[in-house]
Amino acid sequence: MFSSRWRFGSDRYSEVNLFTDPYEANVETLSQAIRAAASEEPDVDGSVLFGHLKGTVVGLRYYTGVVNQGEMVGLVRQPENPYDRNAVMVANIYGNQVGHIKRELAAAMAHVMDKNLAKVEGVVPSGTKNQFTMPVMLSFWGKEENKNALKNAFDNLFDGLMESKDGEKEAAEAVGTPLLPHQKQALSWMCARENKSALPPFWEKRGELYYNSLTCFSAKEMPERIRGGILADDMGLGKTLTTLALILTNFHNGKPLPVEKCEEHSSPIKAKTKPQEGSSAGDKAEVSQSAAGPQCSNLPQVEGICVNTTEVVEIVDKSDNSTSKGKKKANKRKPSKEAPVMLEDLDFAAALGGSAADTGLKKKKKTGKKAGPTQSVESSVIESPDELSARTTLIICPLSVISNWLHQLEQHVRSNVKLNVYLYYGSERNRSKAFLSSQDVVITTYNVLSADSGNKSPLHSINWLRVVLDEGHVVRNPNAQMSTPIQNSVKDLWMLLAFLRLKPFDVREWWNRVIQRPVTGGDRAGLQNLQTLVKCITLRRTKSSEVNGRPLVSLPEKAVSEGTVLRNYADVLAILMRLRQHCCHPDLLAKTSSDLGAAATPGELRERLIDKLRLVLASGSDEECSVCLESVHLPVITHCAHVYCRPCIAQVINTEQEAARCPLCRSEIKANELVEFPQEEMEEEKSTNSDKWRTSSKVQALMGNLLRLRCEDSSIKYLVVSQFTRFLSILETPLREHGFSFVRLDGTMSQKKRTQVIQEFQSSAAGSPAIMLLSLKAGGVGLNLTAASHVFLMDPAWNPATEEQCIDRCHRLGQTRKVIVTKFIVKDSVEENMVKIQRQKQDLVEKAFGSANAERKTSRIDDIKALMEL
DNA sequence: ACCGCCGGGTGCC
DNA sequence: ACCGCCGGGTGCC
Repeated sequence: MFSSRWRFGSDRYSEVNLFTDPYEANVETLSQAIRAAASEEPDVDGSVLFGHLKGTVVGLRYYTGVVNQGEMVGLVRQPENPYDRNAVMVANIYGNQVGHIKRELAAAMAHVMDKNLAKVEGVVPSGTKNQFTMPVMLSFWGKEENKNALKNAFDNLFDGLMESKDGEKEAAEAVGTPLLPHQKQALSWMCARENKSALPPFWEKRGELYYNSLTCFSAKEMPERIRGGILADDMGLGKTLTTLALILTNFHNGKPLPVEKCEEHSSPIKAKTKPQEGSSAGDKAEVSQSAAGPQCSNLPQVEGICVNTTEVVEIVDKSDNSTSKGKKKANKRKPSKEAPVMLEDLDFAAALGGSAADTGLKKKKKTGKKAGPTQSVESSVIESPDELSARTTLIICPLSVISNWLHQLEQHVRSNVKLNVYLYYGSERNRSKAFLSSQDVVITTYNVLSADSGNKSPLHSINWLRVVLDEGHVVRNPNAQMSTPIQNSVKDLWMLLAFLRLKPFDVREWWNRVIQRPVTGGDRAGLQNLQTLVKCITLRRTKSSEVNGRPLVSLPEKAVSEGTVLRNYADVLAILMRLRQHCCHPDLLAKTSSDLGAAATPGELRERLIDKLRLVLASGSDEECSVCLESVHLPVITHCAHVYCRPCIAQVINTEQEAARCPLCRSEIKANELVEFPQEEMEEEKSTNSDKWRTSSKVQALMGNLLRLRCEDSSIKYLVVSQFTRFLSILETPLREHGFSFVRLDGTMSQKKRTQVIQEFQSSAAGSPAIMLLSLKAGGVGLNLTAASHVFLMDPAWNPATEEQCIDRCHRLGQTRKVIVTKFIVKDSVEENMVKIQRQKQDLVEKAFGSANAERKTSRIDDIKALMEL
C-alpha cells in the first residue's frame, strides 16, 4: 500500500492518504483540500518561491486521470514504486492518476521532496489532450535558508541534463545580429557552462565525501568547479559572434550585461588604443552608471595564479581528431529530450541566485528587501562598488585577429548600446587596474600577456569576469619539445584543462598517470576516459553538422575560410602563379574576380572556382595532381579550391566509404560538387586579351638574344619554352615583326597538327621555321625536336625534371650540335626562389636516389613554405 | 511517438 | 562485421 503525502500549501493538508480509497468519500475532501491549498497564500509559513521548472508528465496513456488547461496537478512521491524508487506520481485535482514525472526530473524532485527542502506545485499549461506526454510547470516553495541546499541538490542531480548541448538560447537585446540556430545552441551551452556549478567530470558525491572515480581520490571539500569550456567549432561557424553574444547575454546568473543605451548613432565601440589622459577620476567616468556590480559572492576568488579567472571560455579552431572524434559508442546517452528542462533549469538557477527574482515578484508580495514596483530589475542588482572587478571580460588572442574582434564588435553590437572596450596593446597602454576593470571588454594579445607577467601586471591581478582564449592552440607549454602531432595535441589539451583548473588533471602527474600515458600507450579505457573528459567540457560542431536536420552553413561558406594559409594552399598557388606570370608578362595575369573568400552564392562560388582553375590551367603549366603526382589530366576543382585529375579524385571519393575528404586539406568533398572547366570558356579565353600588344623585359631579352644569334649563325633552330601558352601567343607578335619563321606546339593541338608542325620544324629545307614555340608540358615522351640546338626556357618550372625532359627532346640521338640552354629568371622575384628550390630538389634526388618519388608527395607544400621563407 | 531507442538482419561497387 | 546501415518493433514509473 502506498502512503503518500501532499506537499502542497500549508501544513494542515500535508498528510493525505491518496491511495486508501481514491474513488470514494475522500475525493471530495481531497479536491476541497487542493482548492483550499491553491487559494491560500503558500508562504503563510514564511515560504518563498525558489523558482520554476518546466517538466514533463509521461505515461498518460496508462491512466484515466484528465486535466484541464491551466489546472493544478498534485505531485506525489512513490518511494515504493517497483520501477523507480524516485518516482513522482502526477494526479489531477480529483486524485486520479494522470501519469508520472519523467524519470530524470523525478530523481531531482524526489531528493527535494524527501529532504523536505521545498514544496512543489504543478500546473499544466498546455497539451492536456496529449496522448503520451504533457508539460507541467513546477514551482518550488520553501524556507529562505533551504535555498542553497536546494540549489546544490539540483546542480548535482541535473549534472547529466545540464550538459545537454541541444538547447538554444536567445541572445540579449544588445546583440544586433540574429544568431543562427547552432550559434544559439553554443550560447546556451556556454551560459550553462558558466552558470552551472555541477561537479567536474568523474567526480561524484558519496555520502559526505567527494569521490573521483578515475583517480579513486576522495576529498571532504567539494572539488573546485570548472566554469568554462572549449568551443571547438570549425572555422567560420561564428565563434566570435557567439562569444560576443555570451558577453552581452550572460553577465551574471543568466542576466544580460547592463549596458547604457544612447540615442545618438555614435559608434558603440570605443576601442581606445591610447590611454585616457587625466586621472583615475577621468577613468571612472567611463563606468556607466547602470553598470552595477554583479552578485559574485558565489564566485571563487583566487589570487596569485597566472590567469586569474572566474569563468573561462576557450576558443580553439579544431580540436585534434584523437579527442574529438570519439567513438559513437560513448555517445549513448544524449538527453536531447531534456533540452527544455535544461533551459528552464537555467532560469531556475537564476531565480535561485537572484535576490529580486522577477518571477517571484509576480506572484508574491515579497517580504524583506522591498523593491519598489517601478524599480527595474537592472537597478535592483546594484551592489557595492568594490565588486566592480568582476565586470570585465578579458579576451586574449593572436595579434592578427584583434582587428577581427574589433570589427565584429562594431558589426554585431547594436549601435545604440554603449559598450566599453579597451585594446590593451602598445607601449602606451593604460595599466590602471581601476580603469581596466571598469571596462566591459579588454582585448589583448598573447605576447602582451607574457610580456606583462610579474606582479605589476594588471592582467594578472584583476578578477576578470571571464577570460576568453581565442585560437587556444597558441597557448602552449613553452617547454614542449617537438613531438608527434598526436602527442602535441594531448599536451595542448592538458594546457587547456590546467587553465580551466580541472581537478585533479591540472596537476601534471595525475594527468600523465591517468590520461596521457594510457592514451599514448594505446589503452582503450584511457582513450575512453579522455573522450569523456573532453566531451564534458567541449562543444564542437563541424560544417557538416546539422541543426534540426539542416546543415549549419550553406554550401558557399563551406569552401570559404577553410583553414590557414598553408592548408588552403590553392590560394597560395594562385598568388604564386600570378607572380610567376607577372615575371613573364603583365598581360598574362588573368583578369579574374578570383577572391574565393567572398563568394556568396553557389553560382558565384562556381564562377570563382572556375577562375581559379583557369589560373592553374593557364596553359600547359606543370601543376600536378596530388593524387597521381602527374600534371593534371581532365582537371577539376573542389569546393575547397584544390585541383585534381577527375579520375584521381573520383577514385578517392569512391574509396573512402563514409565522407570523402580532400587529400590536401581534409575538407569534405562530394563527387557532384567537383567543378570542371567549361569548354566554351576555354575558347573564349584564347580570343580575348589582344587589344594592344606591349613588351616585357623577358620579351626583350629573348628578342635581343634571337637577333644577335641570327647574325652569328642563321642555320640554328630554337625552342622557346614557356608554361604559359598565352605568353607564347604574346611572343608571336615580335617574332613576326622581326621576320622570324616559327611554328607552335601546345597541348591544345590535335595529334595530326602536331605531327605536321614537328615535321615542318625538323625540316632542314630553306625557309623552314627557325623557332618552335613550345608549351612546357605539351606532347608526350618520344617527341623528337633534334633540329633545335638552342633552348630558351622562359620561366622556371616547379620540378626541374620537367625542364630536363623538355631539354632532352632536342638533346637526344640525332643531335649533331652542342645544345645550349638559356633560362630567363627575373631578379629578386619568386623565380629566383623557385630556382633555389629546383637545386635543392636536384640535390635531394642525387642523395636519396630512388626515394625521390616518395618525397614528392609533400614537396609542394614544403616548396611553398620555402618560397615564403617560413 | 510525424520522435528516439533498441536489437535483429544484413553487408562491395 | 568485435563495424555501420537499414527498417521494424516499440514506448512511464
